[in-house]
Amino acid sequence: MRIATWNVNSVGARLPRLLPWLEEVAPDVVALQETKCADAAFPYADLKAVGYDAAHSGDGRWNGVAILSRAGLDDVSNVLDGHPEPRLVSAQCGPLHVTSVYVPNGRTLDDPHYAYKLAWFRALRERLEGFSPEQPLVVMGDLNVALHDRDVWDISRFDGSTHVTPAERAAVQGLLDWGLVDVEARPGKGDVPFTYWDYRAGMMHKNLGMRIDYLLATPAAPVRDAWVDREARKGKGASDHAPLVADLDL
DNA sequence: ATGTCATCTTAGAGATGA
Repeated sequence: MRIATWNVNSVGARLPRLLPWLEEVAPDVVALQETKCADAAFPYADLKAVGYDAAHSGDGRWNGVAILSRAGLDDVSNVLDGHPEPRLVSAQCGPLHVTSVYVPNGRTLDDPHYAYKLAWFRALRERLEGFSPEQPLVVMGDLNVALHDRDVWDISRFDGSTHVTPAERAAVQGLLDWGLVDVEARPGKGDVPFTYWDYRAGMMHKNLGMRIDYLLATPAAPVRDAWVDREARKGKGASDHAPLVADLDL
């Protein structure tokens, strides 16, 4: 089974890139983040035309997450206790339980959104209690955290910033402690499989990126291979995130 | 690194978020 996660930075704007990418890469399941559209505007018909059922949770301009599947789509839920923003959707896709997450950015350390981010992580950790680390299950998406210093292009530039604080890293570690494994993609250019490069200042060209998109999998969902599709980050009309793709032995 | 992109309001450029 081939799965992927991709922060598309607007599914509407990205559709001319997303549809051919689906046909080329042919994943069975895709988690999308930052769809930036309301449920009524989600391109269900375009996706169905290339073979995918879809579950979407979005309310307009910001956020929005989805799961695309051609392997089944059951038990869909977008409930995260205490957090009404559309940042999570989960479903059973054949043998695999899939959760697509878009963790709040946090903005700055003194912004209320930073506390919100940590609270959101706690709710996600609590939600896992409804599942078992023994079952084939993945949580994938934009965690907006760089787990290790090497996961940003220059840690010295992140002093006093979000994404690298001990509290944020501990929040991700809490998910791993439950029984999830951080499935790192094959090393990319520069030895680190970055998934995000800011649009500004030629960051992609200089490979000044961050690894903030994750595939977290239980051991019951064994991963044969995982890679970042950097080609999808290049050229006209690209998202600022690249897809993380993995082949599972399921 | 602060060099872009996407969306909304509302008719054109500014605000917002990332």
